[in-house]
Amino acid sequence: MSNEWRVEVALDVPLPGTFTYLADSPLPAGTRVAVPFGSRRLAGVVLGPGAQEGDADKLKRVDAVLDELPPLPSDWLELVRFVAGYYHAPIGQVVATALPTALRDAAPVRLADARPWRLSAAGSLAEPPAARAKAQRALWLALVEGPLTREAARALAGQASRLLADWEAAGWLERVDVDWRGAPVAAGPELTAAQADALAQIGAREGFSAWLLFGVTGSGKTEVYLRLIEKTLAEGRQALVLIPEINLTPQLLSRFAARFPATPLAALHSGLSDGERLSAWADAWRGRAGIVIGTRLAVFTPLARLGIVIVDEEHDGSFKQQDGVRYHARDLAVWRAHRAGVPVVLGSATPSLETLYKVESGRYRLLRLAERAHASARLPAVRVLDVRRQKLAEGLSEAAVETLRAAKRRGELSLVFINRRGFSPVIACGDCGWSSGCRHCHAKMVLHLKERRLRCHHCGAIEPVPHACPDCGNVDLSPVGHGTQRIEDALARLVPGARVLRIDRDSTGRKDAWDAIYRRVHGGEVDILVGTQMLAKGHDFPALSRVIVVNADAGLYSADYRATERLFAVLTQVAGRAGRADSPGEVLVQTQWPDHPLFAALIAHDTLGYAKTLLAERGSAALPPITCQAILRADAPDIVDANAFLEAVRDALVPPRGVSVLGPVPALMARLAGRERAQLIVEAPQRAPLHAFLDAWRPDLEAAARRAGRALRWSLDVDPQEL
DNA sequence: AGCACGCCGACT
DNA sequence: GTCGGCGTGCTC
Repeated sequence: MSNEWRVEVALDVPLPGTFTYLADSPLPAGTRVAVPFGSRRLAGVVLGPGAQEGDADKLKRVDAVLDELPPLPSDWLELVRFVAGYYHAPIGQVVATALPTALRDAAPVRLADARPWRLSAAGSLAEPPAARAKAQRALWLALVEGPLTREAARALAGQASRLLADWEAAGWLERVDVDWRGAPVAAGPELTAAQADALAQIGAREGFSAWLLFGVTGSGKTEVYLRLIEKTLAEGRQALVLIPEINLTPQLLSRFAARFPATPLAALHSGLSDGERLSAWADAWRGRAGIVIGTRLAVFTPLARLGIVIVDEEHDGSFKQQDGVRYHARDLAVWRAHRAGVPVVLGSATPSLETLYKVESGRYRLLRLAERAHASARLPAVRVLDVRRQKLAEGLSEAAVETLRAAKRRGELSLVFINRRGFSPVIACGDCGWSSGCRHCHAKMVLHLKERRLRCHHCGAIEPVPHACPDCGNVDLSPVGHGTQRIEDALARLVPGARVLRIDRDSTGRKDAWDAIYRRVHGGEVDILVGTQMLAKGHDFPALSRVIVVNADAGLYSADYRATERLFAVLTQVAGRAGRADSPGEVLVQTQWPDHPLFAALIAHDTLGYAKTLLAERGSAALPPITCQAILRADAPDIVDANAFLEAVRDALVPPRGVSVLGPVPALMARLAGRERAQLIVEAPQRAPLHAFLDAWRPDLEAAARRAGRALRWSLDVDPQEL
């Protein structure tokens, strides 16, 4: 008789728990299966043997085993379990988040073999293609020289894929199993004393260790990463490198490729097709990629021989997923390194308070790269400019304009940094105080001059520019504040002859936009760059001479307690753009609050000192990272329903001592795209009781949500980054 | 979340 | 007479 086995399967449905199915054989944990679910057919992942109790005739049978790949490794399953537990998300949803999209369908996939080709013994004896078949011959001759990846082959011949397949079928080519031990590594620059010391310290420890690599822009953090990776590869192990969304540029990838020309590198970025992503992922899993580099999603890549984890710009907000399973890739990276018993290095010029707190409490070790790698390059001088009594021209002080003019006369590149995209070119009426609020949410709509339209930056609504005040009929409506587009226009007027280039999400949206921007900037075709946050990040612009910060004040006094931390980070980063090469730069910050302690710290380049101040403030206010937080968000077309739900769940379970539930309070952006949002804040000084409470609370949340009906949506955010 | 079933209004 | 509106209830 056929044996009857039960398996526990995780499915991507928003229901708690897992599902038990019957199978013909004891499928190992990590096996991908197709199962019937209601009237649908879904992909699932076997988590283990199924529960024995319960009627067998109530259970359905596994439909198909999708075994094109070996079962998912146990450390991957552990990671997924941990994420489900820590972020209180259904495990099936976590599995779906962690798998590449191609594996989320209940269909088998075909996996391309990504190994390089080389000539077989038979191939070496074969005649090269005739000279008139130019591309074919070039490809063949390259293979005579050595193994070739598909990408390298494609660069030589347009028909490479077909030719390689034909030649392989003919027995002339064979696949090469990759072993990057002993693969050539290009020489790097000579290490500074601080870099050498950092490497020595990390190298001296066995097993898991966590490091904060703290160094200003240009201090050579990337070189430390490269040396660590080199050592890892030499041991035959793999490196996992996580970087913020915006930093995963072709420039960075080519820097890695140039250092490790013969080591297969799997880059997981948004530009990949589902198939490409799957094969990069599978290469990592099967141990065929030596380096895996990607954004937050890459933290879920299974690695056969993980040897080191690196998180660059660890403070960056893009590591936190902001919808679905709200995981933090940096924190998961540390967890993975701990589990795998390998070092993890978090790099930043402006470390997060979370990470600094762990340094203070002794869990992470601090490595400082104090000096800049170029001995001659100095930190920029920071000047704070009190604009309270100044007459501003389009938001720019006379001193700022004069600074830009002088830089232009010297032929130097300057940057005008605007603290938020389109920050307040809001249309306002000087007579009655009306302003262009969005009708769908609480944000103000922003004027886009070129489109001649108003746009809401929160819900995306678009409206025509009104000719007169809708409230009082005043025709003298004017924009307040200084969006990037107005500044761009103003600069062209105020700095005669200046060639101004605006950089923001609008101008970088198109595919090749960055290439064009780099070409113009490096070609000396630009005098003044105007832009927002994305200019603060690691784009390699040459020798910025002067940086003007236009409205630093936006983040100085805010309802979000993290605003000052973020402002300090972004100002430090943007200041780091100045004076990189051989000339010291100058940063001019315009503000109405020149006495704010943030500026004193900025002038003194005292990042760690200011962080200590902020940490002390967080401690006395009982805020993260000293305490732990979770937010229960709810939204509904009518705020009454959201609040009713939150009140019901708040009263459903009395929190234990030490855990408090606050609210409901309106969310910072209380209305969004026609829905109204409120939240409860759950706080505790310790992590464990908070999580125990959230676990116990979950059935109440689900029950209350069922009672509230479909209109209500809710989500739980552990370690929220935004209020 | 899907996707069924189910019970009432205006159409080829 | 039926096509289809979306309310509600279930999914191993």
